Amino acid sequence: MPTPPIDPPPAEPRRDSLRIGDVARLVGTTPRTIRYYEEIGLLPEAPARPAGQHRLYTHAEVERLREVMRLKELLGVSLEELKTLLTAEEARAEVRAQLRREDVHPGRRRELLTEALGHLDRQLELVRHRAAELDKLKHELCETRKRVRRKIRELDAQAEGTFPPASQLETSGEPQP
Amino acid sequence: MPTPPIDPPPAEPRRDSLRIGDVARLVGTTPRTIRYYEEIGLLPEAPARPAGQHRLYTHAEVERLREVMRLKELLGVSLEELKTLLTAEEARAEVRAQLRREDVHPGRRRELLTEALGHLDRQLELVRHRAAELDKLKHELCETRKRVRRKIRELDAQAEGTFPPASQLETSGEPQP
DNA sequence: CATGATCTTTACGTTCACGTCAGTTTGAAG
DNA sequence: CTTCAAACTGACGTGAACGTAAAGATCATG
Repeated sequence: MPTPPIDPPPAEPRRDSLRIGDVARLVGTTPRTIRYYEEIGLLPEAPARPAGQHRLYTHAEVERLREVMRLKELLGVSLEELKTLLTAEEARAEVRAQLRREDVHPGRRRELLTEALGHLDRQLELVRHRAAELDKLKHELCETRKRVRRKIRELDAQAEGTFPPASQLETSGEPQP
Repeated sequence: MPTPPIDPPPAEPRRDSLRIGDVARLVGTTPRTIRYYEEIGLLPEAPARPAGQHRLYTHAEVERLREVMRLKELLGVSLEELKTLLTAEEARAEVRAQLRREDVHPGRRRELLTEALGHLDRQLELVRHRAAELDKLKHELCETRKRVRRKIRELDAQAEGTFPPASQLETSGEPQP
């Protein structure tokens, strides 16, 4: 009896077959950094990797790492602080997981959700604060820029009255969106 | 002939009489940091301090330092990068100084101003980029927050139908400005 | 002018966030 | 089964951004 034409057994692509080098390239970093993050507990270590075996990652984990690096970039916090923030986020993930199983009673559900809300609020406050500060700086720079440009225009207008065709110089500059 | 009643000679308050410790307290840092910044050229070293003499600062310099630390905070750049940014800003200060002396001919004036404009644009682009990224993050967090709060409300509404007086739990949470 | 608080320079120490090297092992490909 | 790139662990190295300690100098004040 010939084997029926089934496509090659899914063979369980071993957690997506992404090795640490691939992941590093994908997110723009190095294997060392990824191992370091795992070392200090920023990234979860695969629970049962026989020690010496290669690490394997899923695309989801790649996204996760991207998010981590983005937060580091934008919030400018130490990896230690970042860890606590992420722990909170993992707690939220935990909540989501628990919530998918319908068997939690509504009281517990509410508890989990409000906890998640607290974590979110803490992050939001941090982000909002920095965003506000940056906006202030942006406005200040814009104001200064306006003043400088006005001065240039004044100078040009004055020159216009002095000798007819002003010398060929770009006066535009990028507009302020 | 008695000396006329002039107020006590200004005595030239020696550059404002702010010592490094005072400055450090004022801006919330340490003397060491200030010396370090001077060492690496982030802050100008008082041109003619007889080496061994105490550093003295003006309030203007305090403000300057505040600005430097603010930029460091908000832009999250290395002190080296920050130095180049500040060099640009000092160039602008130089421009302002030159511009106050009326004896620069308009050509040179224009040149200086456009140069300053370029520096400003570079800073602005940096700031705008970060501000935009942060805003994106903020919006994402807000969205997630909304979803969580909706779930909580749903849960509460459901509970409302089950047993009349819902248990005493705060449902408010901070509003989103 | 004595005196103690503060500052000076010099120099070495420290923490964070990785880089780098060595020696070994794994795993996919031929 | 060989083979070779890539990964593993462990250890030490490194640059940035200061901290800290020592030994002496300075400066406002009593």
